Amino acid sequence: MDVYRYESSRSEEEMDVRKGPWTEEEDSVLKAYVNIHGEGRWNSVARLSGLRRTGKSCRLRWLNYMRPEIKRGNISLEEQLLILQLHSRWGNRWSKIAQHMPGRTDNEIKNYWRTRVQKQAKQLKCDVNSKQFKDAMRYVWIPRLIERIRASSQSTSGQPSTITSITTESGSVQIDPSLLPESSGTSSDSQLSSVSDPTDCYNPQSVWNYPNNLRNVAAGTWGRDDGVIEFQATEEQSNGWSVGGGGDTSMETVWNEENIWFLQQQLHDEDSALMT
DNA sequence: AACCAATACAACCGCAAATCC
DNA sequence: GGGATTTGCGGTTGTATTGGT
Repeated sequence: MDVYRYESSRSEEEMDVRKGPWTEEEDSVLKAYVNIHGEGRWNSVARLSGLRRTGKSCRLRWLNYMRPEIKRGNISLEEQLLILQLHSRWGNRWSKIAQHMPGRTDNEIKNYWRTRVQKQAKQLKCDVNSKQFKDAMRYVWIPRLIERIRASSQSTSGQPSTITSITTESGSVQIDPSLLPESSGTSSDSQLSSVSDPTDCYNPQSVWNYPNNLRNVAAGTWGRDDGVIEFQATEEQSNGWSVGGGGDTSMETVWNEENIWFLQQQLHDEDSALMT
């Protein structure tokens, strides 16, 4: 175990601390230092590497930008779905949400939530925590996301299918077909588009290819105060979920069965822990 | 082409928890 | 036990980029 040792530290004023965007040179210094000495003890990194940055700044730069496993850029539809689901469980606990999204940082997820999700709430003129907005997410946004995920997988399979209802504990909720994505082209679509996140999908591996016992993680359950909503395609039999056929094993993605299985176990364990 | 608004994202700040002495 | 220091987290801000007019 690494033992902490406090070293006399100069004040920030003495160090003439730099702020603002990192330069390439600073990045390479930080990278070289961490490669040799490892992560952690960020104040030491700041002092010993010669960087005129605070330890906090070094830590943030490394964790949010320079870590080799960082996956920056477009957030896939599946990831969006997962963010919505995990946020419904844990609220603004971004680091916890990020733990379940390999390669994504809490900062990135937080930014996604603020720029996309809160924007939608604003457009709907309601609070992001209001029942109205949560219902909009449950009944419109998420089905729409699911539909888009399916559509992207169908583009390779050519097998049509439509989500027509959401089953809750208290019964089945029919979805107005006009509320589903690109299904009607009616005048209501203008309002709908404010609910649907137009982010393009760059990683279209289908959640529908997951084994039956895993699908709920990515596409199925949505936590709510009074129970759980499950999404299902009522016109399909259980095997109807496998829209994508044999799946896309060539896709470089975190969405492999092993990770989904691990995620489900994690969620189950944490929920169990919360119960006790 | 120029301007403006919206968007995306990097980075900072304050606070609390963890750790050390 | 308590103060000093470090670390981690969530909220917020600043700025570069993009898109529309």
